[in-house]
Amino acid sequence: MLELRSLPTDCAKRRQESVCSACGARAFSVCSSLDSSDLAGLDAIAERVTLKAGEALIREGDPAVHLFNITSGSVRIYKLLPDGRRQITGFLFAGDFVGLATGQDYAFSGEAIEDATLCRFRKADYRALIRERPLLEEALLDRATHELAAAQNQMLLLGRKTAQERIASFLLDLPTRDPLRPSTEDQVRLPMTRSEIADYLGLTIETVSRVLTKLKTTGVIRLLSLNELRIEQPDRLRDIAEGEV
Amino acid sequence: MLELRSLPTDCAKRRQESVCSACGARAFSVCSSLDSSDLAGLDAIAERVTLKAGEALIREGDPAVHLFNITSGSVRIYKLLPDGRRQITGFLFAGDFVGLATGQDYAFSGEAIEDATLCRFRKADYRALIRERPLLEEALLDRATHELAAAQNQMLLLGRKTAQERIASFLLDLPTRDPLRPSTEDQVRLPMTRSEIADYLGLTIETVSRVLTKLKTTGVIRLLSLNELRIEQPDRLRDIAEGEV
DNA sequence: CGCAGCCTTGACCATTATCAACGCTGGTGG
DNA sequence: CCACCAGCGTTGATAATGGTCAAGGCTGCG
Repeated sequence: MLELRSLPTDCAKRRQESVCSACGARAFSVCSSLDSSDLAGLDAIAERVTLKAGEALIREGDPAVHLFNITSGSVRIYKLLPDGRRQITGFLFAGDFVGLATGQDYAFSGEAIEDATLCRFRKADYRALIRERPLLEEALLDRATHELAAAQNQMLLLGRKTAQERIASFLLDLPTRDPLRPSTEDQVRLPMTRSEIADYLGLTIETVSRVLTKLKTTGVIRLLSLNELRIEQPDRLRDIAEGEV
Repeated sequence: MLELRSLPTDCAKRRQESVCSACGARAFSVCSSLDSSDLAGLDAIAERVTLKAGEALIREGDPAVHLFNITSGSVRIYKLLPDGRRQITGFLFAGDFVGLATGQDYAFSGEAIEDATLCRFRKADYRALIRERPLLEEALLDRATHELAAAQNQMLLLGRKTAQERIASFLLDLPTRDPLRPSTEDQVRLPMTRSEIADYLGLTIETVSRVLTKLKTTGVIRLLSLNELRIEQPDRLRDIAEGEV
């Protein structure tokens, strides 16, 4: 019923993934590994959910009764200002958790970017379960601290990087986080629109478009289609991302 | 030897604080409360550290052997780009943890803003201890998810708010996080320099200075000294912070 | 084939960065 | 005890990055 496996990925940092095959819940663990008994019981409290592209998962301000684990597809989470300005705070993929944060209400909204399947848990059930699964809780803590590190990188990007540096960082980072990406490292799938990229990087769609065009004309990347590109000069892109230009 | 107490604070959201009186370690808990037995053993593996203003706690890239809990003073954590651009990703105060993230090396640097005292733990010891203290681990997970929520707010600020909105948000947020702040809500202590505020908000010192001057001349705040100000019109400041102007 | 939605490109503009000068303040040493 | 200096902060003039507004192109679907 449960299995422990490695993701079929070329990502430099391979991650161990534990999949509850009954309910599909995934619990990545970077430094502690889980065995079957840690995941037993998840299927009893899990509920499968299917979302079409664009459908909402959670809405900022609603009571936080559920938490989710993505099993396929991709999700955007974002916050809005009253006048409609949007900041996408994360793109989430298979294996990621949504709504872990304690707190009365959700602090952000979440929607499917493309068709997605998820596992839904009642938060109370989940908390009760992990209380009896210390290793599962440890894995969640690992995950949370890793997301914190990623959030700090994103703050550096938003606070101090130029438009070109942001795009370069984004293109390098994205494939390391989507387990469903194509197998070659330099091929980048962009399941999101320009508008979503812009709202993730703190830019406008026009700037995103212009920078991509510039990277294309300088030969650093090649646009295969709107949602697919190849990194032709990875070293160059890395230099750009870190401001070494 | 251990006590559970409430912080002497006027903060809207009162936090329960567990203090290990032997070693001074603090473990805030927002939704689960800890009792003495959960903290027992901390003093055996803790080491007290004193830092003078400006001294480094951890350095980005160094092996991550220790983690810290701040017992007094304040700390800045930040990341640098190769050319020296700095993004301060957080100001931390008494009760906050530094270096929780799993991972070979520290992903950011940390320095004391003002004289500070801390508890230092060897990470391996700490992980071994919390493995036997599920409630302590749960408290850490709570804390981590809360910091994630704070990080998302900061991303919204950095990605989508104007300079004036950033400063307003900062002035409203800061006093809710420093347990050592003066007791009145509208009095804000700024232990950090303009340069640090700028690097936290993704601005320059000149812009910080100009916006503060503007808020002063419009009567929203009053500068008592360089490091102390009063919020004269909290509602107005809240509106500005959310872009309702 | 036509339309809607998304993307690109161009011209212009505004916010904020940069560069520069000056002022305040606290600490030190004569 | 006062004067000077260093460091930080403020203010002003100018510049640049990226935003805004506008028009046109591509693409996929009905």
